[in-house]
Amino acid sequence: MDLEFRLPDGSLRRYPAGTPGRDIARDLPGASGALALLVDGEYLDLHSPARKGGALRPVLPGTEEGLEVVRHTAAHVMAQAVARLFGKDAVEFAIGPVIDEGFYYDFDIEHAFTPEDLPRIEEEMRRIVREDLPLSRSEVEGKDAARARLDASGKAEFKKEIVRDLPDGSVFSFYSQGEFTDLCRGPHVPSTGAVGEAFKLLSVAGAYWRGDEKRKMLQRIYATAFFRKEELDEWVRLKEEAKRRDHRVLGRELGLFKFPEASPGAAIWLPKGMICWRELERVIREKLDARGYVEVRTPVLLDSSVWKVTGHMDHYRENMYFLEKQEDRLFGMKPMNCPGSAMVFQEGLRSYRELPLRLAEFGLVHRNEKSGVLGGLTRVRSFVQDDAHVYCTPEQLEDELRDLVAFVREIYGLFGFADIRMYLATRPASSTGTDAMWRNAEEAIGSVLRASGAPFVMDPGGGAFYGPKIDFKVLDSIRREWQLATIQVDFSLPEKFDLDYVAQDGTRKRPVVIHRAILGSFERMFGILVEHFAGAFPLWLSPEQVRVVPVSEEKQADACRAAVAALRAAGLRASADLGSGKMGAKIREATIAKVPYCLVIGGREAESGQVAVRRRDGHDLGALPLGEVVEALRREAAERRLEPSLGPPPGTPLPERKRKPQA
RNA sequence: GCUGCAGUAGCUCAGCCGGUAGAGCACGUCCUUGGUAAGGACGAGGUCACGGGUUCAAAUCCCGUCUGCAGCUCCA
Repeated sequence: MDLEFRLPDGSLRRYPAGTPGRDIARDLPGASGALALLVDGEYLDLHSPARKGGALRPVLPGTEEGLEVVRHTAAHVMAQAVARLFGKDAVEFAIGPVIDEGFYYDFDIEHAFTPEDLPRIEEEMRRIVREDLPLSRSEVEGKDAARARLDASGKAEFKKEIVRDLPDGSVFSFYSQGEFTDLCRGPHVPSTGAVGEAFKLLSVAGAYWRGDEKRKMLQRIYATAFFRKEELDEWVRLKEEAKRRDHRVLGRELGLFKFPEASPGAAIWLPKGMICWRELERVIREKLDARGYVEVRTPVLLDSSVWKVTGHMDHYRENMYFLEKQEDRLFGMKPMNCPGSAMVFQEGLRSYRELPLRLAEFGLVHRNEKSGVLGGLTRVRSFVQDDAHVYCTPEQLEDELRDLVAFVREIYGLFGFADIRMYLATRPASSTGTDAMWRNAEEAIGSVLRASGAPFVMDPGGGAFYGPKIDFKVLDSIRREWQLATIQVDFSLPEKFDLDYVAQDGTRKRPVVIHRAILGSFERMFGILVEHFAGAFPLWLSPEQVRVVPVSEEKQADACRAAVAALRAAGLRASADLGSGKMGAKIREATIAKVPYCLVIGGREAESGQVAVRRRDGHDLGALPLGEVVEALRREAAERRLEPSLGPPPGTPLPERKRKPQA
């Protein structure tokens, strides 16, 4: 039987089924040097027999698809190197897939890999690449044949489990390069030489077999590979950039927050960090007011009978903190703010005229996260959510959801998060509520998301136990993805708390509730903002906005104090550095502290009522009238601008002689 | 929680094979009064994470606990 292939130019080719990719590539125009082929978007490597036709194009070096193939083979090269160095019988191979930024291979081996092993393995990998071993593929049909093949090559329990879980009658493929053979679906490059030498082993980590914490812990080596050395170097540079932005380090250096040993998973907010917190709170409150929310505050401790009602005792208990029983009552610390909010709703008899009722709460919650997942501000046990619960009628649900999606986008715009991604998370395995409730909620969300016109992704089983949700993820300034907002529809909370309102027709009706947080939590959001801005916050968010520096502290002290007074009168956070020391050193300190503006006052400025403006990025804007500067900065902060209002756009190169490390 | 690694001055780190602690920066005092990223001198500062053990002797070796880091699993 012949298969038909459509080339990119529209022409058609026919080959008998089973023709190896290699033979097809040979007479495909523009395919010399191809690493593999793509048929209808699926890989067909040069070793594999074609089983179906379709749109055909080559996978060339330098492309994303090509990189995937190269990395896959690089994983095999790594496994081969480990087998050579540690002995083929000392190690058992699990899986070695390609991931976003590289690849890994999981090994079961007695020897505990150390960082010193990595260069040795790399060296052996280079040898294998230089040997340019051709890869070959062989196939067997059926599980028995696959198992027999595996048995012949030594212990392969993990591979056998993979075979066991694939459908009967499958074709199993093995790839060999030199003395190394691995059960593998492919695709792979023609020979190990095609892997090249732009690869790097990154780290060793434990990983459960099949991600199951009850199963065996394997040793995983992470690595990455590129086509060219320069690409690898650039990738390493980006990793270092991410490291440079680490909020745990910046938070300490900038005096924003710290982490006490006595309370793992909780932060201490230092005065400067607290200024940022208050600015965030202030802007959120402004927007809440504008959108018709009212703010409440509810207890941290609630009797366990409440948590039974909400279902937390059944579905969330291991994440909750309970106090010792006192006077025969068991109190749990709230991991969520919903019960308190429901109690607010229960206050008095509600009318349909009050709906939608939008209750906001900056609620302090505690969640007993497993110790191993804690990390900086992005994963803590004690945090404050910018939470709100919207009580509305089923008819109002879509409008409210629509408004919330717009709200989220408005807030993220404040920080310059342009790339916002939405996910629709549906019913998880452990959940409360009826099928009908879930179906209704999922449909309402789906319809709003579709109507929003923005693309969204399904996250099956990712919902909360009480309802489906929209999760928002954003990309930061160095394109890392973060989960922030969540909007959750909940039909079951009103049931559980027996919430109702008097409808227009006089009957009692059940409201729907939407839980939502936009920042997510102040803690996580702030950690992300520190990394997003690399600690150089926009003016409005900067703990210290302006520092006034005298050229000669004895002579211009009064002028400096007057400038600070004018700045403070305009609502700006400013101080003067009147200590002893040279001006250069003071400017350096202000720059390191990432203070957005330095105003320098010398004899000339003091006399003319001017200030010399210097930005933290090193741009010296020269002398300007104080009043003008104060007004410009006041507006820049009040409008919450992301970019400086004085001087050239950020990123403008500095004049030649001033190239020094900048904040 | 699990696997691996780590914990010495406020910070970054040295202190290897055991003989009761050191540098740079930061901090304080004094001198220096200067034009856009580091002026100088002197000084103070550590129960070497905590608890046990081995030893004549432990920051150093062993065990346990706590905390952190990289992952796994999980999540705002």
